[in-house]
Amino acid sequence: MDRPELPLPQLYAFLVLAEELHFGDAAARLGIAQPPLSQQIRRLEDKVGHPLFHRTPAGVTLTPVGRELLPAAQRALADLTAGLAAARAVGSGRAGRLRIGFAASLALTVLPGLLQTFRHRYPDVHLDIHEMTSAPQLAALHEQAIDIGLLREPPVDEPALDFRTVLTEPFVAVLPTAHPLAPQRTVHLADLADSPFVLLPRGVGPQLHDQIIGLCTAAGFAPRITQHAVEWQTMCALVKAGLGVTLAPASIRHIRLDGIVFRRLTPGGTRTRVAVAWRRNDRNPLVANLLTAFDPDPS
Amino acid sequence: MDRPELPLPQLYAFLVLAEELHFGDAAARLGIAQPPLSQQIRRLEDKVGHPLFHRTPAGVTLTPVGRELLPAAQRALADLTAGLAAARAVGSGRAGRLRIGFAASLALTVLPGLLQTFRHRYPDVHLDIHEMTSAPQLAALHEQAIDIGLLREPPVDEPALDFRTVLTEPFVAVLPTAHPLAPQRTVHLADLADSPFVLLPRGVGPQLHDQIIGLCTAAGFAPRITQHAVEWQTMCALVKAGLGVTLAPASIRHIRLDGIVFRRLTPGGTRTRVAVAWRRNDRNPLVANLLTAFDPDPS
DNA sequence: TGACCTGATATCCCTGGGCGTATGGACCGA
DNA sequence: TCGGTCCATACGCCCAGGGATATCAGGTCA
Repeated sequence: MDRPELPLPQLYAFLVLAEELHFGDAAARLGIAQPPLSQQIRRLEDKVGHPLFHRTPAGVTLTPVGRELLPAAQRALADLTAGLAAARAVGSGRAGRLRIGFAASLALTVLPGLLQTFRHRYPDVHLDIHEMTSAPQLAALHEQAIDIGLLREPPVDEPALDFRTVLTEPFVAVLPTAHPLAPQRTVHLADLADSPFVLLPRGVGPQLHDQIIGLCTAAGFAPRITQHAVEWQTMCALVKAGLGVTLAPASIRHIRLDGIVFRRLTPGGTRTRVAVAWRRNDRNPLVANLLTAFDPDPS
Repeated sequence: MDRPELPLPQLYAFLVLAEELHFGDAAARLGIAQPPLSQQIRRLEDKVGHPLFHRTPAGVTLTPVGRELLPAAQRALADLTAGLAAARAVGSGRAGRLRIGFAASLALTVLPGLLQTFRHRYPDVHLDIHEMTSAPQLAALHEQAIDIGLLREPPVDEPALDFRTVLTEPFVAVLPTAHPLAPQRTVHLADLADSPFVLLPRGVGPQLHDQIIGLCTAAGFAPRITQHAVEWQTMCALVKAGLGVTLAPASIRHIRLDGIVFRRLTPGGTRTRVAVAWRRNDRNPLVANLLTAFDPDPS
């Protein structure tokens, strides 16, 4: 591609004149006097090297050269105006692409509402949704592989990231129906000291893992972990199979599975936080716009 | 389509920088110093309203806005350069469209060589070929329906048209094989005085018609015209059917048809002229270029 | 810490081009 | 022949913008 030789204002004047086929009318439509328009066309013709219009007493007509140049000029200007509009839309956060990582457990709670609200407010934004656990989300944020993370128990030592809590929820005990404590509406955490535990591996979500361990410690025991599982769905299945019990955020109740029950815990003060995470220095307006989707709808 | 807001030089600088991703290198490629390039990009970003590049110590990267604008700018510049080249090609006569009218009898003589020569010299020129008799060619030339005419016996009273003779040829007699004069190698025109004549109607080619009549008159008789035909092919068929004889340009020998013979005429000085015709005020360089196709090839 | 690379900023110059008004010249119709 | 229309030309104004040089500022690396 070569360096451009044709100034755009002249091309625009050319387009208008090619439509009007009348110098006076075209000049009026351009909002200028007629002589300047003659000059513009003249200069353009000089640059092209050939006349673009026949000036006959009967009227103005395009020459073959003009007919050849016209569609190219139209396409070029249309591309530019469209491209500029699209670029501005992206710049202002009305359009573009946003890559979101989310913890699987949120697929049943905050994620649906978030997507719905955001898509409604910004229909021209394409959302790339990636299910991933907490630690990979943080890594992906640092590597610019995702722009937004949705995770539990945000870490505190991430100076390059910002977090905002969007939901807190208490823990519940997940027990197999056959468990001795299942008949109770509320379970004393200390009573689970003797039950084997199913837990997520520490690596995929250290904060949540440590928080659960901490709950048990506060209740006076160290849980005996007999099985690890990454997915809550899997964990419920393991509980159902009688491999152990677990503690989970209350939204796990959305999982419907026969053979397990969810029970309130006492003491019940501890809540798990769901947070949205983003790069602190990310200037992408879509990130800011996405955060507003957690605010109450102004309408 | 709206009035353009983005100057092309800035867009071009944008493209180069988007490829190089390095201000110094891009400036060098543009043949300017680095500060002016920074200014160009700065001005462009001001007009777009958003940054197009991330300037990080690690290097220069496109922002999402820049990525959105880039393809549009590429298309626009490509369209313009291609359109400009095409327009100049048309203007210089290296490309375009030329509408040619030709008399049917020339399809066997000058036309094939002309087309071959011209297409070889100007492969990007599209030729519209229309078979039409002389009078419609002249009308079509005046109405700008064709740009070039190929006809016999150009008229003299056409101030708006120019003509150039490209071929002259003698007349021959066309006789049915059974005609009493058919055995002779040469036919005295006066000997045809008693034969009925097949002739083209005067309206489709007055000059040629009158010339044939004039030949007969000079030989001392007025031909008895019993049949008219527009196409030479048809005329030969009528001669073969015994409806008459005719006089025709020598190139009619290209028509191969059993049952007729072509014979030299005496006296034989009169020749018919094939001419190319064009509008005298036609500035289309293709017209001039086509005329050169009749010149001997310089190579 | 200093050399060096990067890009940004400041300042100045100059020209192209976009605009206006005034005027000229060709053509047309009354 | 005389206005009227239409486009071109001439001339002057003004400024956006493209260019250069000099300098600054931040980061990297030896």
